[in-house]
Amino acid sequence: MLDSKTPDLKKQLNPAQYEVVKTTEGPVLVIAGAGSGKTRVIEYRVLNLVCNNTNPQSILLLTFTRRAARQMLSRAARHDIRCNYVEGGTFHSFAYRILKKYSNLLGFDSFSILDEDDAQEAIHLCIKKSIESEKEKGFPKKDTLRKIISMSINKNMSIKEVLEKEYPDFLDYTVNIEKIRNDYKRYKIDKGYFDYDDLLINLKLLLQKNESIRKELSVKFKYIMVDEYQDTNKLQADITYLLGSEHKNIMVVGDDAQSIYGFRGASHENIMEFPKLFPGSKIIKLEVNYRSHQQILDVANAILKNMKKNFSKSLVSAGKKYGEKPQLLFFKNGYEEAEWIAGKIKEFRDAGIPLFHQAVLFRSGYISIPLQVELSKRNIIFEVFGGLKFYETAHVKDILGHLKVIINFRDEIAWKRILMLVEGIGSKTSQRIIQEINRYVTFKEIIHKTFIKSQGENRRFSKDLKRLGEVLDEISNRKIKIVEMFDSLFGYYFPILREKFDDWQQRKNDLEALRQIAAGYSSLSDFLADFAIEPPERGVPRVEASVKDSQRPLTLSTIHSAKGLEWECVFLIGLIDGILPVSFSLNDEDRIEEEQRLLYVGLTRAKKHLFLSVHHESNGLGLNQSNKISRFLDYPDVLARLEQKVCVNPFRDKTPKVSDGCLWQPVSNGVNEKDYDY
DNA sequence: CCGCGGAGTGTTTTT
DNA sequence: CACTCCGCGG
Repeated sequence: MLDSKTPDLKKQLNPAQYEVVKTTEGPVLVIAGAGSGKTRVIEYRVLNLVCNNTNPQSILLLTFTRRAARQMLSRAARHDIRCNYVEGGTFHSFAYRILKKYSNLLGFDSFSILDEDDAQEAIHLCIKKSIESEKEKGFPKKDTLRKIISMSINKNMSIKEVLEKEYPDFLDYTVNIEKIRNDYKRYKIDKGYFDYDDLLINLKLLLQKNESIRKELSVKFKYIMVDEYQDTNKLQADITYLLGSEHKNIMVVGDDAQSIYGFRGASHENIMEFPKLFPGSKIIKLEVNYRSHQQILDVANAILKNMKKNFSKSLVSAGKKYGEKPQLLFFKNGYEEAEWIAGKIKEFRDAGIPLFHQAVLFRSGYISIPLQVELSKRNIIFEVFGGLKFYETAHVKDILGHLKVIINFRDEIAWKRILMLVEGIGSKTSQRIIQEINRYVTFKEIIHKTFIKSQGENRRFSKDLKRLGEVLDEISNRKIKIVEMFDSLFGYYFPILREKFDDWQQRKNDLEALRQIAAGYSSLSDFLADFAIEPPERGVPRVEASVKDSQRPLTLSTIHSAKGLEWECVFLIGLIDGILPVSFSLNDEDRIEEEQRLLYVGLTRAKKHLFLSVHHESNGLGLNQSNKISRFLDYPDVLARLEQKVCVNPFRDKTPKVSDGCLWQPVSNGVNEKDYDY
């Protein structure tokens, strides 16, 4: 273990990496190819600073995704416990902490975070309050409106520009959409709500408008590092700039070939802009790949070469490692694909590669559902990242709603949610009750006057309302522990859950898991804030470090959530035209290119074994479809680098079997419908 | 004014 | 298919 001595960096790093680690002062732009030791460089740069007596709390590590943030922080702490005190996380969580700290200066004493659903609900309320003409048929729905508004903020574009580029059908409504945008903004200020975008906007404003706070923070965070810089947008770049204003000790790391968050306003131009923003930046390139063997990189390089925008780099495996040729597998349908892959995973595990070192990656969450069923059947433990999130499900939000009104009894959206759960209360009645709630000034008063004392009004629901009031009264007691809150809440909510959902048993399990997570908190408001900003992932509960590798779960992940990670074996499933590239990207060249980069990211996750798979039949929209292989693979130079196999399972229920090229002709050049006739 | 049932619509990635 | 929205019966 490296104590106070500086580690022997020259031994641990190649010359380019060494240079990044040693250049601690001034702006540095690192262009790092996939697998080139990006995280390793950050890890050692932090270590080097700390070993040279830099206070770890003056180092700030930022990134866009939660997974990358977690990985970055834990890797740094591996060598030296002092690195545990390094500050960092996602831009959003950092913004939350800073805003909370200075909230009094900003003129609000508390605020609640609106997650995506809440934000849509708030917009929905704004639409309803608005004039009639906005309710006409063609007017965009709340989720679309939220996307338009958010995009205009994150891409720094006007509503009109967003509509022109992404939603030309709604151009006629430009003025009305702008009005909703303004209403929504005012509504949030009114209620003390912050949505995700507000966290970034307000942090930027705070730094821009308040000279002394900007200076204070910039002096405190003397060394700033941003990982996955190609995923940040203008707003985040501005924040980085402001934070570094006093010292310019900013290092950003990124790879323009891995830019996959364009839909959120992320732009690889951010990387190109960096040297302009910080004149005198040192630019260092990391090009040697330590992760994969050459056959895997050959496929990835071939994909890059087929792209319009030419990326100068081409990955070369360190030490010229060679291994097995990646395979391209064809299946009849998603179920057989799932069966085969589950079988192969087991085979690898029996051959000594633990589940933990294997991953199945996909473009969209739903692609993995047949596989999840199959894995459960075979008792293969797995953890799911990305896609549908359990903290966004109705039952979890129902429970959280009850807790939110205790923390902030002005939280109208939460009130509405929990009131509507009461039999006989719909949107009108809940609105009326909220009006009443708004008249009172303490929580106790609300409980007693609105809920418990309401016998005079002999409505169908007054008894249930009283019961709700009693439960809220009980759990709002200051002395009660969080776990006990959940117990009373469950007593009230489980009958509703049973009534409302057919699959209540599964949902009940989720809620038990939620209680476990909450039990780790001593403050309810911290729990709720964390849950909105850095919620836990679904799946197997987080495993202890002491757990043996063989006990750790397999990873199922969207490609987006897999960025920055690596596994011995990677299965990329559903490589179908219309899924990757996803069908709605097809009318825009930039978006197709982004899909292609996404495939590139997926391919470069694999160290030793890489499998790409296609299934021919699927039923989207209730109709049977005949799928074609992803257009990105359908190039002679790509196909030549893949071992093609047709996997047929003539007897479902029996062990899947691979047979080489019998029923289908492996794809050579172009794809024909008749190739799929079996 | 709730809540059910039928019609219509769109389907992704993250904070 | 799954979700939202609208109109009508209770």
